[in-house]
Amino acid sequence: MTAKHDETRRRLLEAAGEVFADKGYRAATIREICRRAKANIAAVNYYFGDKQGLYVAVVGYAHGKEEGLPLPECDSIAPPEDRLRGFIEQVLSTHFEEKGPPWRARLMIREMAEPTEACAALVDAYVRPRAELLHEILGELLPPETSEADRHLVAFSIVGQCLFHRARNPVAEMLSNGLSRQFDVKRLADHITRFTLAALGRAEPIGRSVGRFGESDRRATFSSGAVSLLGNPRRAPTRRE
Amino acid sequence: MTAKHDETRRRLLEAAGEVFADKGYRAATIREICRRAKANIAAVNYYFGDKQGLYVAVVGYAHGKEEGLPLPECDSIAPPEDRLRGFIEQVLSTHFEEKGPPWRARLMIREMAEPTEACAALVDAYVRPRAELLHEILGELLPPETSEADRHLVAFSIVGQCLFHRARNPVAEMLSNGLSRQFDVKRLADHITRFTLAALGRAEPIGRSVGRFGESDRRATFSSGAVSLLGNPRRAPTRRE
Amino acid sequence: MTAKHDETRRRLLEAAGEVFADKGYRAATIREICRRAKANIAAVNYYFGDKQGLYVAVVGYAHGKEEGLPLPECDSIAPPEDRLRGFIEQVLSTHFEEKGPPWRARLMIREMAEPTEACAALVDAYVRPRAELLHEILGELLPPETSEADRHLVAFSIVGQCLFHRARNPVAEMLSNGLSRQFDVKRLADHITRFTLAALGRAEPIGRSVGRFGESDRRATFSSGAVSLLGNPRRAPTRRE
Amino acid sequence: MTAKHDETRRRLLEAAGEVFADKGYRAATIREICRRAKANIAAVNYYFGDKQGLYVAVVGYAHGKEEGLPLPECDSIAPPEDRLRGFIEQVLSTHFEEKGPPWRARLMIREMAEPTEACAALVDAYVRPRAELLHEILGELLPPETSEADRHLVAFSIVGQCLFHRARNPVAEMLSNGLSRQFDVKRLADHITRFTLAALGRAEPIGRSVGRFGESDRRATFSSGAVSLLGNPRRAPTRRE
DNA sequence: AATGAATGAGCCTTCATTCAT
DNA sequence: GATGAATGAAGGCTCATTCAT
Repeated sequence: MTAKHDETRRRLLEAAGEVFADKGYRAATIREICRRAKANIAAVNYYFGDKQGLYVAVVGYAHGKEEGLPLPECDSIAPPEDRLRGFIEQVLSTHFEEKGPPWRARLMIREMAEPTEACAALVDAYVRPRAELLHEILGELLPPETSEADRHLVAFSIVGQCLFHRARNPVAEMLSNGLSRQFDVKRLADHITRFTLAALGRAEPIGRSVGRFGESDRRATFSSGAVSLLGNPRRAPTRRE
Repeated sequence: MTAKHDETRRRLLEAAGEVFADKGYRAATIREICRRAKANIAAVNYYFGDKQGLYVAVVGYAHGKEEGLPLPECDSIAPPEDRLRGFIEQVLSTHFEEKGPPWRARLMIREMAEPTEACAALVDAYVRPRAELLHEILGELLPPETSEADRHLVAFSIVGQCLFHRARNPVAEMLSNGLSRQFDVKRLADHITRFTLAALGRAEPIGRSVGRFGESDRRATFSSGAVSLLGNPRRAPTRRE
Repeated sequence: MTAKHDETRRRLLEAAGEVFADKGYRAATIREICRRAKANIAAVNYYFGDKQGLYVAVVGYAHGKEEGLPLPECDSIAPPEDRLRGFIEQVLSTHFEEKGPPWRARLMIREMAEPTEACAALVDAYVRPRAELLHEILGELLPPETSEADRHLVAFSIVGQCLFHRARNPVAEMLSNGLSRQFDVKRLADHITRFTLAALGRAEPIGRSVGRFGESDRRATFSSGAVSLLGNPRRAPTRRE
Repeated sequence: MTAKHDETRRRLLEAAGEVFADKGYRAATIREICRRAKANIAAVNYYFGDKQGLYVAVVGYAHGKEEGLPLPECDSIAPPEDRLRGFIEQVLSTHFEEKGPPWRARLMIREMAEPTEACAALVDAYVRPRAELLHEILGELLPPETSEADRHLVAFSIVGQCLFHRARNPVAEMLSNGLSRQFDVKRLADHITRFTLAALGRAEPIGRSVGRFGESDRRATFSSGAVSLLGNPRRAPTRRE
C-alpha cells in the first residue's frame, strides 16, 4: 500500500524536522522522532537507512519542489526598490512567521552554521536561487561598473541584517527588556529596506542627519512605510527611467 | 596544594572551551576534555559538579575579567565615525582573527544561537558592554530625537552585518567559488562602516549612484580605506563640532 | 503456478546454501539470502516457516537424492586397496574440488562441527552410506577376527586424515609459508592411502625405515603415485586371492 | 585497587571463554558474558574496548604463558616412539579431558576453523611450538633424506587422526550407538600411536594382516597398551641405536 | 499465492556519573 | 584532596518475523 507508505514516510520527515530543528542533529534521538511520528523505532532504518540518511532527507524535504519555499514573486517590471523590499520581507517572514513546516527555517540556520553533507543540497535548493535573485536586483540598484566583489559585499550586508534577527531574539530580549517584541516582520522589512537603499543612495538617510549628505526637508513618517516610498518613482527612480 | 589545583582547573577550562566550541555541548565528551587537559576522567565532576557546570564555567571563563575581550579602546573624544569603525573592526576581528583563546568566539556564537543557562552570564560579561558602547556611538551619529526603537534597529543592522560573515563562510564558498576569501577583516570593516555611515547620511552612498541622493564628483577610491575618510573631520563631522 | 513456485524455492535453497556455508547460521541474514535469490524478504518465512526451517531444508537439499554426492563407484570386485584409494580420493575431492554446489562441503563441515537438528538428516543422507562403505572395504583389509571397535578406530584414522586437510589450510599456511599449496587432491590421496595401507601392513612403510619392519629394496618413487602401486595386484593382494 | 581490577578482568575472560567456545563469536553476547562474570555490561568496553577486543584477549589468555598448555614433557633422550606417544596423548587429552579452562580446546578449534585476527596469536602461542616439536620427533622416526613435504604430510596424518576425534563425537554417536564412548584418551592414544608407527615401519601393522608385509607371530594384546610396546627398545628401536 | 510494509526485541557501544579508595 | 574503577541508562542500528493486502 503505497499511500500508507508515503504517509508514514511523511510523518517521519515532519517529526524529524521538528526534532532536528529543536535539538540539533546530535541531541535528536530517533526514538523521539519515531514516537512523535507514531512509527516504529525501526522505521527510520527502513525508510532512510540510518539517522544521517533521515537528516539529509529532511533537509531535502524542507525545500522539495512541491513544498519548497516560494521565491519572492516580484514582477520583473517592478522598480528594483520594490523588488528589494519584497525580497527582504520574504526572507524575514520565512524566519519569523515560519510559513510551511514551522521548523524549516530553524533547521536551515542550523545547517548553515554547522554544515553537514546535506548543506550542498540546501544551497542548491534554497540559497542559490535567492542569491541569484538578489544579485539581479542589485544589478539594477548599483551602477553597472560596480565590481563583483562589491556587489557581494552589499548582498552580504542585506542578508546579514535579515538573518541577524533570527539569532537576535533570545539575546536581545535580555538586553532590551521586551522592546524587540515590537519588531514584526513589516517593521523590520521597512527598516532594512530603507537602511539599505539609503546606503546605496536610493533613499534618504536614516535619522535626521545634518551636513553635506543630508537633507533638511525630510518627511518624518518615512520609516513607517517603505512601500509608499518605493511606490513613488520620483523619489527613488529606477535606472530604467 | 592549591597551585596545582588551580592549574588543573585552568587546563580543564581551556580544553573544554576548545572542545565545546568545536563540537557543541552535546557532542563534546568529558573523556576527550579530560584527555586533552591531561586530567583524570573524574576531574570534571570533582571540579565543576557535572558537565553542565563545566560548560557554564567555561562560558564565564571565556569572558572573565583578566582575560576578557577588550572593548574597543576608542577615545571618547574621537569622532563617532572613527569610533564606529573601531567598533566594527573589533567585532570582526574577534570572530575572524580569534584573538585570545581561539575557541572563544566560536563558543560565543554557539551559545547565542542556542542559549543555555550560561547565556545570561555571557550577555552580562560580553554583549551588554558592547551594546552600550554601540548605543553611545549611535547617540552621536543619530539625531537626538531618534526613538529608542529606531536606534535599536540601526544597532541590529550594524551587528547583523558583522556577525553574518562568521556563518557566511561555508555557504558563501559554495556560491562564489572562493571569491569570499578576498574579504579580510580590514576590507569587511571598510565596507560595513561605509555602508552604515552612508545609510545614516554620514558618508557617500555605495556605488556610483545617480539622481537626487547621489553625488557626481565622488572619489573612486573611497572603498579602499575608510580610515582616511574617518580621519577627515570635514567630510564626516561629529555632532560635537 | 507451481513451476514458478518451485523455481523460487530452489533459488532460495541455493542462495541459502552459499550464505550459510560462507558465514555460518548466525551471521547469515535472511535479507542477503533473499537478495541473492531475487526473492521477496518474506519468502523465507513463506516457504520454510522461519530461518531455522530454511537451514534444515538446505542441509537436506544439499544431499537430496537427485543431486546428492555420489558414492565412490568402486567395482565390488576391485581389490580393496584400490577401493580404499577411491574412497579417500572421493572424500578429498568432495572438500577440495567442491563438485556440485560449491558450498555443500563447507556447510557439511559446519554442521558436523556444531550439530543442529539438521545433523541427523545429514548423517542419514551422507555420513552413514559412506561409513558403511568404508567398513565394508576395511572388512576386506583387516583380518576377520578384528573387533568392531578396532575397525572403528581404523576408520576414524582414515577419515581424520582426510578431513583434517580442510581445516588445515589457513593455519598451515601460517606455519609452512605456502608449502601446503603443493598438496593437491591426488598427492594427498596418494599419501593417505599409502600411510593407511602401510599401517595395515598392506604396503611398504613410509620413508626408508630400517630394521625389522622395513624393507631394503624399496622403490624411491613410491610416493609419487599410489595409483601404480594400487594397480599392481601382486604387491597389494586382496584377501580374495 | 588493582587486585579487584585484575580479578574482574579475569572473571570476564573466563566467562567470555566459555560463552565464545559454546556459541561462537557472533552468537555470543556480551550481555551474557557480563552476567556470568557478574560484571556490568559496560565492563567489556572498559577493559577490552569492544567485543572483538575481548575475543582477542580471550584467545591470548587461553594460551598465556603462566596458564598456557604445557608442551609434552618428553625427555629428549627418550626413544622417539615414546616421545610420539607422549605427543599424541597430550594433544588428545587437551581436547578430551580439557585440562585448564574447560573451554580452551573448543575455542581453539573454532578459531582454527574460522580464523579471525586472533588466529595469528593462537598459532604463535600454541600451534607453532607443537608443530616444531612434532617435526623434531619425526626427524628421528623418518629417514634423514625424507623431503620436507613428506614430513609435513606425515605430521598432518598424525594431527588429523588426533583432532578428528573432537568433531567425531556427535556424529559418531549417531552411527555407532554409543560405541565410541569406549574410546578414552588412553585407548585412542594407543591406537593412533601404533597406527602411525606401523605406517612408518616402526611397529607391527594393525590387525592381523597376512602376506608380504605382515608378521605371523604378532601379540594379540598389542593394542591394549602402546606404553609397553614403546618401552621395548627391541621391537621399536630408535634410530640412535 | 505471494509480497512489501512495518514491527519489536535485542545487539554493541558510548556516555556522564558515582564509588571506594 | 584526587583518582581510577565501575556503573546503568540510553543511543543507533540490525534482525527475523508478521501483517495486510
